[in-house]
Amino acid sequence: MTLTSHQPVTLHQVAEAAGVSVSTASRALNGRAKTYRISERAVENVQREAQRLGFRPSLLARSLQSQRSGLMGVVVPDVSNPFFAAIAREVTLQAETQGMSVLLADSRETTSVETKLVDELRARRVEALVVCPVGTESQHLMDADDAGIPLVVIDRCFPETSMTSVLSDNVGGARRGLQQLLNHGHTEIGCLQGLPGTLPNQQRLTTIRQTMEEAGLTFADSLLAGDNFTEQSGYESTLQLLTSHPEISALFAFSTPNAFGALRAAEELGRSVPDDLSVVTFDDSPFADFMRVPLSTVSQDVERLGRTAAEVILKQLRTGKKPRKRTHTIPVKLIPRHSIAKVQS
Amino acid sequence: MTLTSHQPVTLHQVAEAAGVSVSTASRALNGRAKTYRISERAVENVQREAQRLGFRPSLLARSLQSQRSGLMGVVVPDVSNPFFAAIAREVTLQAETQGMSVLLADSRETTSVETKLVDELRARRVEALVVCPVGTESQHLMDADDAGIPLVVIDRCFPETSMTSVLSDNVGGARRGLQQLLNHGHTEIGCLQGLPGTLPNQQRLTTIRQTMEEAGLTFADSLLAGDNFTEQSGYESTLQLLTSHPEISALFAFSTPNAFGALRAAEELGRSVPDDLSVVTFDDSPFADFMRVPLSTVSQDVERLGRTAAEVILKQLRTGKKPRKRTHTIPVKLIPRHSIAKVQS
DNA sequence: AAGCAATGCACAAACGTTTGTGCAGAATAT
DNA sequence: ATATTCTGCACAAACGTTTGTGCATTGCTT
Repeated sequence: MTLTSHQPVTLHQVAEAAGVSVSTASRALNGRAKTYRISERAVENVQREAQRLGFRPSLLARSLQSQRSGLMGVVVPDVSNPFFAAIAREVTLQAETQGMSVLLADSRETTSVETKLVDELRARRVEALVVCPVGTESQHLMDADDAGIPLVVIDRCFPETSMTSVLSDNVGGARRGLQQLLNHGHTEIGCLQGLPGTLPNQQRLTTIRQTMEEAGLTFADSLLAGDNFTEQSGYESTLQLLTSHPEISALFAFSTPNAFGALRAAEELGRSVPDDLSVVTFDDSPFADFMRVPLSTVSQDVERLGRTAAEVILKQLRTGKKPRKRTHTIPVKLIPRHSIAKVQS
Repeated sequence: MTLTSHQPVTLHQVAEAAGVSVSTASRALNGRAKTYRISERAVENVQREAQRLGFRPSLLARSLQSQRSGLMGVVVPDVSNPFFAAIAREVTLQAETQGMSVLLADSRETTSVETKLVDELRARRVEALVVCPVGTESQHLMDADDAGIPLVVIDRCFPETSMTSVLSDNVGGARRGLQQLLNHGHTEIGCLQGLPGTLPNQQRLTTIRQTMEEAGLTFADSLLAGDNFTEQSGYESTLQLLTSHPEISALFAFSTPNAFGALRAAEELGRSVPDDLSVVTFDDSPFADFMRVPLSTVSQDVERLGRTAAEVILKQLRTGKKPRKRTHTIPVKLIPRHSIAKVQS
């Protein structure tokens, strides 16, 4: 015997059971009883029957009629990455406080998938979008923006457009991270970069160049390696840098996985951290304090990134106007641990 | 000048622009042209206009009409917990392959919120639900199950009901983890449990008792502590256990945060791991290999938990019948690292 | 030239809500 | 007793799709 999978109860059925019309039932349940003069008796009947039948208004139908889906789209490259998971969580929590629901999409670090997903979300009539773009492609985002969909991008910025951005203070972070190395006497510093071409990456690089120059040093391009924020990129770049430039005494990794890759490579090359190689990294891991080599870190406030994005977008939804502020910069925190040592002169 | 936030283009507008009726436009776009005899010319017109106007069919309207929302609900206690993030990801990826979207909800480790969220998702007419329940409450889940909504719960099991469960092999895991300690000569073993009352916790406990007895030992209730899978619970329980039972030489933590708490407490008490205290833990962290004390672990295959849940539920959706198999058990893997030492006799 | 099939489309109902309006009957006023 | 207001509700349209059916027109057959 297969259980008949019942259809959900409709307002029609409730109305019938209560002996009133659908419109009356609707108003009875939505508290419009006074303004529309529904009798007490009718209201009670309707409520009782709704209760008894387990009526749950279809938000699909409601959305269609009200032109408000109550949905928010969130697109991230990889939900299982703690960075994006934290963002997804904050946005979700904020959305829930407003009775909105979150449609979560995972772009698998693929721009074409990201484009497809944004399209899908728009088809579902999300009222707002929070996107952590994979790369530098922005057409699909501009399209959504042009269509008037409130849109916030995190950790990216497309200056020529009118989108709102939420970013960490990459300039300040890069400066302080590098300064930390300089303070310990390091002058030969390699960089493991993330995605070239993205604004955060550029900001970090130019800040590093500038800070070096201010210190009377120069940053040679050959000391820059990497093309992604993965462990693999960090590993390979470190191997390459340390073999071609053995004089390097410190590495600035632009992501925690990069740093992990660096640790692995350093170990293979017989250079121990921090004694034979100092490392400072952007990003932070909740487990950093339990690390074999506790990484000194420029820590991004991921929760605040997500929360700010959600707040900005919810405010835009409430007020109906685009926020005047295009870019929100979230402070970072320098967390010195034990992956930096004084340079041995 | 505020940009007018345009309404999305409707099929009506496309039809009008193409000079045909709405129904014709619909069929032209949905490939029903041959069976419904729409002229080539009309099809081309419609497609061209749809393209030109940027038409995106409203999935809301489509869902309402087709009685298929294409939505899948996922409820987890904390998205930013790597365990749940991985599950959310796998389900999302699977859903995306089927053109379904995922509504993500975060219950903030609160049963009442979980209930509210399940209700909300049902109102949105999700076609299926994947839930990682916070606690032992199951009424809201039974309701959904009774309503015929395909439902899979992960890491929980409610034997009296007809829901499908996906669980790690807690029995095998507990046995192998404990055996590992026994093999190293430990006999005084404390347990840091997770949520009492949940099936996984019970399975682990009874397996431990049984395995101890098989080894000719007994497991005293006073060696059991903890009431949650948090770092805090692990910390406090360890302090309590090690002070009241200093003879304890090994701890079995039921979660990684528990183990972290244990490490912190052990350090405070001046007992170093693994020399003065062995630790084995359930669960695994992607960073385990970089830990100061690389934790020996009974590793759950989180991806597979999530993927299995998604597959089971998608299959149920395709075939329309409840799966005969009520419980899916996912194997675990023992990963020996360096948190277990031979007992010093 | 009449009959008939095939072609190409429009009309309308339906999905489940919300909401503007109209219309009885009762109550009150004159 | 008649006019007016108030009360309590039902009807119908709308949101944007899909889909069953009906109806011209065209073309072919004989």
